[in-house]
Amino acid sequence: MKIAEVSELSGLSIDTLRYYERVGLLPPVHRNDSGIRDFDELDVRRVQFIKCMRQAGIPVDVLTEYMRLALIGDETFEARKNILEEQRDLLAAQIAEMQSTLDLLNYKINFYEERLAAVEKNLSPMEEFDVTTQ
Amino acid sequence: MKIAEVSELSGLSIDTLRYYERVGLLPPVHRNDSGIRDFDELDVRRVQFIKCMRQAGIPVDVLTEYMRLALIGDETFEARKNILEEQRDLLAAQIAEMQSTLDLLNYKINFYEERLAAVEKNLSPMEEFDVTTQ
DNA sequence: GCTTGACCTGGAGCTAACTCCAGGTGCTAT
DNA sequence: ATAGCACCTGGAGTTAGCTCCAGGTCAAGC
Repeated sequence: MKIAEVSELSGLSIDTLRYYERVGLLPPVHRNDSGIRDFDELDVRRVQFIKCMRQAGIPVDVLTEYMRLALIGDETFEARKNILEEQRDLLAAQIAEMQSTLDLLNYKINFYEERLAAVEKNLSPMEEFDVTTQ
Repeated sequence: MKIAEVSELSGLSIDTLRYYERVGLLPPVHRNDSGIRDFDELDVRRVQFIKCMRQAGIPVDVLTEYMRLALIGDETFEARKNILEEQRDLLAAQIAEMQSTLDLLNYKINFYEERLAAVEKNLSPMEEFDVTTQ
């Protein structure tokens, strides 16, 4: 599979795919006689995995290290598991934080709605930058 | 309240606070006769609000626009509400995506655990970059 | 056999969001 | 009165993660 197809399929730009290979996040992809990349099924699955992790904000260098270990073999299982656990914990914390910000946003939006309604009825104004509800 | 205290209190660096004022995210803070910033209660609440939104990944320029509107007055209510709604929707989508990545991470960690156990019993290996469980 | 389009490379450029620095001012305690 | 510390400014530097570019190769269609 050529790079354009993988790009199409994954939603990552061609440049990004090449960049990932350059920095070692994607192991060297097999080339044909003209030097053109030919992604196999495993490569594509790796791309999809990377895309997923990147979207969640896991840094490239962490994933690169993970990939480096994965290529070594079974003796790096424990190390890889540790990386994933660490990232999972970070991610969980981030989700919790974002969830509480989401709640705050909803609270504020609701406040705006009420206040817009109140304005029509000429009621008293309320406070703007109230974050006490976090 | 001086900038060091606000920094301490908010967890944002002094440089970041000054940067926020520079780019208009934080409206000009009152200065004493020597030109030194003296944050009042409203400033501090704004800082806390900004910190919360920034942690959730809402861009500085979006927040700057929001702040600009907030300073104009009540006639920008609708516009501000629209900004918040848009950011809320983006945030909700991001959280959902991260949650599914979190699930995948847990699945993989679990897989590692089982495989580590299996290795001790000499069972057959399984596939590495499986994202089909998304 | 020439043009076109997809691919290649190394390296430069870009954006967001800080972060740091040099050089300067002004309380405050010795 | 002077040393030290917190503050100030404008501007430069940094980091992550791409993104773009110039210049080149190659296979296919007209």
